[in-house]
Amino acid sequence: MRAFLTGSICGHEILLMEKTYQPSEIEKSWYETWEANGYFAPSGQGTPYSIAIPPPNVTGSLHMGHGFNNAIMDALIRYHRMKGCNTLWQVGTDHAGIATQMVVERQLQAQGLTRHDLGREKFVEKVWDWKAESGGNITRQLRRLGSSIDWTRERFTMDEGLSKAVEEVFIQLYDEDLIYRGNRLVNWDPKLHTAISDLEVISEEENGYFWYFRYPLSNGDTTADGKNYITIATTRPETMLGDSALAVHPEDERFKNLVGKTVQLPLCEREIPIIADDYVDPEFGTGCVKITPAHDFNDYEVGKRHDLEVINILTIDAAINDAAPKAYRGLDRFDARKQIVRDMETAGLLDKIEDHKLKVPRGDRSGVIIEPYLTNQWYVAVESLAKPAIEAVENGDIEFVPKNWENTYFSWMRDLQDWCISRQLWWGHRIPAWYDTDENIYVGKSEAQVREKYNLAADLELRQDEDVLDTWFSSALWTFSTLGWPEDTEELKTFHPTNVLVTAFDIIFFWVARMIMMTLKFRKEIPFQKIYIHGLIKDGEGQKMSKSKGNVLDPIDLIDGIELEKLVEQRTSGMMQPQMAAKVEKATRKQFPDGIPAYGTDALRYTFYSLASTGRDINFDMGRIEGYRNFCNKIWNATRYVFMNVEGEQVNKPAGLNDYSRVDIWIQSRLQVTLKKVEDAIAIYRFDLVSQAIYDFFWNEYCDWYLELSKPVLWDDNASAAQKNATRYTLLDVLEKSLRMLHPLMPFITEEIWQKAAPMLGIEGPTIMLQPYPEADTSSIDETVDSEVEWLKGVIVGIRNIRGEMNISPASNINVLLTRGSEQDKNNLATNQQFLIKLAKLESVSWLDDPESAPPSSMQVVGDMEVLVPMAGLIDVDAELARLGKELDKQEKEIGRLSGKLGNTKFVDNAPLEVVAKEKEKLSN
RNA sequence: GGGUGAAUAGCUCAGCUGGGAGAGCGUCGCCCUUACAAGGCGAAUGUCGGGGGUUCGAACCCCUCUUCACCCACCA
Repeated sequence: MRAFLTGSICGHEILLMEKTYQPSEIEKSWYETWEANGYFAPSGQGTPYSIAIPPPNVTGSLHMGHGFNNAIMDALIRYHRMKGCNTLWQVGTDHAGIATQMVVERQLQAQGLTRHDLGREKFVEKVWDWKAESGGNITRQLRRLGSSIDWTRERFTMDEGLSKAVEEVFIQLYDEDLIYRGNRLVNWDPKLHTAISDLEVISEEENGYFWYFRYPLSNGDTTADGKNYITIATTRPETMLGDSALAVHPEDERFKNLVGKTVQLPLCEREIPIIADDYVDPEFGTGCVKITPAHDFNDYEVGKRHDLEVINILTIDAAINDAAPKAYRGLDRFDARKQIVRDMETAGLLDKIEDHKLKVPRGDRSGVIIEPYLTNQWYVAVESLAKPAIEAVENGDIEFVPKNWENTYFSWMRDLQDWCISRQLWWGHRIPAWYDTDENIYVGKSEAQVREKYNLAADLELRQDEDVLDTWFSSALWTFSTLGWPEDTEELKTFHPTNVLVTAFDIIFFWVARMIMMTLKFRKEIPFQKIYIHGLIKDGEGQKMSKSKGNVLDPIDLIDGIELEKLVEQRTSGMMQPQMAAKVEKATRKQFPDGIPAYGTDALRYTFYSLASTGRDINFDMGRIEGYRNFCNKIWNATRYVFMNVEGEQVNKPAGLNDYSRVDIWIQSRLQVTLKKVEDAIAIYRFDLVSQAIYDFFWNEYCDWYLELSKPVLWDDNASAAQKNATRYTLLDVLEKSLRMLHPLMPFITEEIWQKAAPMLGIEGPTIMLQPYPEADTSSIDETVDSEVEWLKGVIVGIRNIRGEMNISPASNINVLLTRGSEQDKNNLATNQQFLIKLAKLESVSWLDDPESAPPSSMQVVGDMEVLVPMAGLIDVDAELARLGKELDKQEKEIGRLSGKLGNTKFVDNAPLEVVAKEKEKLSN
């Protein structure tokens, strides 16, 4: 609003708009206005349309992925709101158990404290403090993106209502035996001291070693080739302290005689059996495997089959515990590894060491190597939950967009392991289970309720489970818990199932699949009808954005701009590998020598849309955002032109069609074509096509042609008042509709301009947000006028061509002759003469009946008509001959191609009639 | 080992059910023409990854190879 100043010049009130678009001036106030006036809340009328936001980490900050994801959701929400839907964008944040706890622990660490120094209660308080302090960050940033979110309904996964939902679900699943407690190997994070789920383990190939150890045979036994030992290969020597067998393949002739015998486990002085199991691959390693049931998932299974002893040799820190020989107790696993290799070598039992690439499992948060570890944990039995979740996608109740993600979903769901949901953390939903001194389990809402439920004696001692639930447990309930479940609320009835989930593929398993399972289980309905899966945002070279690569772009920096020095500091501070800082700094200075300019939210959003084709990652190209910033400027300046030309005039809607020029009708027709394209593209979530259609229309048709073509009318003293009014009306009307068409993608600039443009058309309303979305009226698509204007454009471009190539000054007015054309061409000239003269900057244009009488000219062909620019004396014969020769070549090639094609009877016989007709028409031209 | 996606102009990407290769940025000319130099007008630029096949016709369908990215999987 600030950008419009009303001033008085020469006695006329005119609008003084800034000459270039200044986003920061405009964007800030509008969001506050929208939010303060409650425009984001559901209208309470119309078809319900709802989206639940993928809840960001409450203490997190906005990255490009959020920017993209929320831009898509906001476009959908704004579009449907304008379409008249009762629209809810349900917002909230996630407590992000591990991530948040880690941040606070790091803060404590800086003071030399651990969470245990504080104790559970104090520590959790500290986390809440941290949430209060930084929790507003992410939501503030979401506002900067223009997200039209109903903030009055904001939820948090650990607020009272959602915690109640979590409790309810846990208890019911437990009572139905779908949650159980199990003692088995889990993925143990020795740094965080918690179990994590399979999904939270990232296995990547790293360089390691194969150590070949000799295990001496007992009782003087020997191998087939006479050795008194068996060689095994291992990548983790320290685990030998927990070995309880050696295994060979049952059919392996080399070892058949040894099955049932024993070996002496070196360093431990224990005797362990040699067993036979199919699991062993005789081709791999030495064909003989050491079995460590307590520290390897496969070995654990083997151990169960053979009833082997499970010897846990690790502490929760992954140091060697007291079950191991004294020499190794207390050593860290990797120190123990070194020591063991040395000791084996000393004992003459180290055969050799080979380089070996292996998959190393690391915790996705801590980054340390995960140990398989035997503990008691809580599990969800997923089989019965997965079945209906698979069916819902199979039968089309839920659809993935793009569809091929369904395969990924199915393949995962059909091979689902039970979900380990307990975490040994303090930040999260505490598990509602109590134990008596005999470790009997009681599950309920509170200790009191448990006593009642299980009819326990008042003096029975109970203690609550110390663990909390996996964060994804509460996120899995997101679509319905945020709407008030387990209460049977109006919102649930109205807005659930939600219409679409918009998310990246990386959380299909973590979140999407689990939401489907839980929602079907507890609501007996799907959580959402569509799942729009989009790609990840990478940098311009297709590299993942990461702090260590120093290629991270912050959406807020793109909106507000940032100085080079600040950007360098931001990118190089707090790096995990400080030695990379110099490199990052150099690259940053090279890529952004002047820092990053303020592109504004609308330009950033438009860039996201333009890159939002489905099924691939998005390489964020700085060139694109600059282009769309320029687009904003184009819109701005087109508006300035329109306003200048309607300022001080009473603009009325013309009563009939008579007052409109041909191009007035044409631009309206083109607008309808565009609206149709937009509507179709949104229906299939192709925002790249939406953005392209609007961009093309507004810049290449409205600005490049229509605005220029309006000048001959508005600046013509002979044009009638009615004609001028019709053109002014069309300028405004198309602008205003374009703004509404564009608003879901570019909310700010459209609101800013619309506020001024709408009243000029007599349109009332507090905000463009709540205006109806323009409907495509295909009946006013006029193909006749289309081809006429195409003709006009063709002639103009032809003349400009001649100017360019013949070096005729753009300033000079020239004479043009048209000849050899059809009656239609002649008519087109008659109707469009004034446009032609103005846009091609002509002195005159006339029809030449006798082509042979043409003076020496430079020529362009439009259809079968010739456009001649007489060049008397001026013509550069050689240049013109060269140019025409080139033109002729092109034409002849085309004629050759077409007649060849049409001469081919196979083509004429086989191709569809309309295709043949089209080719014939082209040839005749 | 299994699976998915990608390979199109110098760069980032479109190209719908096969029927004359496109956009933005960049490049090269000419223009500060009273909306916009963040602009206007014009121009150049592609064996559509390689090879084979189907077809009258293939960037698009089939086969195969190459390269890249990602996902899943227990090879000690």
